Amino acid sequence: MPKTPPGQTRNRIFHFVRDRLLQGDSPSLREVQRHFGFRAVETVRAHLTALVGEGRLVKESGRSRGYRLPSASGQTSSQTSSWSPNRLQPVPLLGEVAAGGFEEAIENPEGNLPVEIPDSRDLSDYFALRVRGESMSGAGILPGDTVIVERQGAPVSGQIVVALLEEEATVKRLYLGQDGMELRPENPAFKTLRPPPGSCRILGRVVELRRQFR
Amino acid sequence: MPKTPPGQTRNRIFHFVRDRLLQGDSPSLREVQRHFGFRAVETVRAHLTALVGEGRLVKESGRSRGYRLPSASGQTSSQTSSWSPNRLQPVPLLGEVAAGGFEEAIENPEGNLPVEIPDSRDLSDYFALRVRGESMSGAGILPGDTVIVERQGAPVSGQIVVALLEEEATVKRLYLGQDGMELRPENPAFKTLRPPPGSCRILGRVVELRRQFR
DNA sequence: TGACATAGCAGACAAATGTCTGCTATGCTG
DNA sequence: CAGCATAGCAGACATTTGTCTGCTATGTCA
Repeated sequence: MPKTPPGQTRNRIFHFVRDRLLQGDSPSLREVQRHFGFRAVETVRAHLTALVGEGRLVKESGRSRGYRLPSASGQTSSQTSSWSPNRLQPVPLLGEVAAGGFEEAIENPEGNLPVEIPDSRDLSDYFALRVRGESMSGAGILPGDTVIVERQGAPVSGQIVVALLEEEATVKRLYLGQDGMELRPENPAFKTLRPPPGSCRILGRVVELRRQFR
Repeated sequence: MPKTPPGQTRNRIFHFVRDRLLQGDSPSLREVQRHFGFRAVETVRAHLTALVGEGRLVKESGRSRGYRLPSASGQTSSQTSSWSPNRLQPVPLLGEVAAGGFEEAIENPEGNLPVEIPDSRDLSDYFALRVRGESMSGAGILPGDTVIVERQGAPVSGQIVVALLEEEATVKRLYLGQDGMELRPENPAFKTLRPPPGSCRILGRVVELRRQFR
C-alpha cells in the first residue's frame, strides 16, 4: 500500500467512519480496513486512535464497535475530549389529556418523539403534548405545535408550563406572587387565570417546541 | 431467576433493545443479560431470536451487535400498530453561512440534530440552520430557533424557504408572481424583498422548527 | 396424566473484534 | 547526516460477542 500525504488518509477514514456513525452503525476496525484495502488492522487502529486524540472521535473502551461522534451540544473549542451528557430517548406524545386520566394517557401515547434529554434525567420525566388554542401565540407557540415537557417538583416563576386545570391541559406562562399563582397567556385576546389553590396542577415546564410544516 | 408470565419478559426485553437502538447503540447479548440479571446468555438469545421471528426485530448475521429495528419496507406482520415510514437521521446543524461557502459549511457543521426524515429521502437533502433576526416572528419563528431545511428542486409559491442572498441565509415566505420572486417577511417592521433574478438562491424549504427553552 | 410450549440455566465453543509488539519506509528538520 | 514524526505492514494474542447442545421447571390443554 503506497504511502499518502500526512493527514489525507486520516481525513478520509474520518469521513468514512463519521458517515457510518451518522447512519447509526459503528464500523469495526476490520470493516474500515476492508473498505480502504489496508493490509493490516493496526493501520486503522492507529488512525482511529489518533482521531480520538484529536477529539474528532470518541471511544467507549471495552466494547466492540465502540467509536462514537463527540456529541453535538455546546462545544466550540478544539482540544475538548468533550462528552455530551445527553442521550436520545423516545418521549411519549400524548393526545387528549383529561384530568385524572393523565397517567393513563402516558401509558397509551399517540406516538413517540425522539428527544435529547440530559443524562441526569430519567425518561419518565418527559412527555410531549400537542398545543391547542392561540393563547400563547405571542410567544411563538402556535396551535398544532408540539411541546416537550419536563416534569419537575417545584414550579418556578416566569417559566412556560403545562397546567392541568378544568379537565384540560393548557400551556401558559407561570407567575408566582404573594396572592397565589397566575397563569398568563401571551396573547392580548386572552386573560390571565388565577386558579384557586388546589384546583390546578402544574404538570411540568416546557423545554422544547417543535413544529412541522407540510 | 423466577419464571415470568409468557410474553412479559420478552416485551420488556424488546423495549430495552428498541430504546437502545433508537439511541443508535446496539446492545450485545451480554449487555442485555446484565441489565435483566439473567444467569445465561442463551436466555437473551432465545428471546431476541423469537423477537426476530415475530418480525419485531431484524438481525444482520455475522456481525456483533447486529440487531436492528425492522425498516419501513418489510412490514408483513400484523400486530405492529402504527408504523412511520420515517427514519431518524442526524442532520448537520450549520453555523454561519456565507454565500459560496455553503457546501463547505455542511462539511463542518456546528453539530448534528436527530431528525425524522422520510425513507424516500436522502440524508444529504437536509440541513439545519439557526434563525437570526425577527423578520418571521409573525409566523412564530423567532431568533434563536432552529429550522430544518429540505433541499428541493423547484421552489413552490407560499412555502417558507431559506434563501441565500447578499452573502447570508435568511428565512422568508416565498411568493412567485409574473414579475419575479418575492421574499416576504412575516413582520410588519420588515419589507418584502424582490431580488433580481440570479442574485438569489433558494436553498430549500423549511420543514420543521425547533426551539429550546432554558 | 402426558404431550407440548415457554422460561430459564449451564457451560463449551467459535467467530468477530480490539490490542499489542516489532518491523520497514519516507519525508521533514535541525 | 541524525533524529524524529508519520504511514503502513505483519502476526500473535486477548477480549468481546454470538452460537450451540443439553438440561430443569412450570403452566396449559387434550
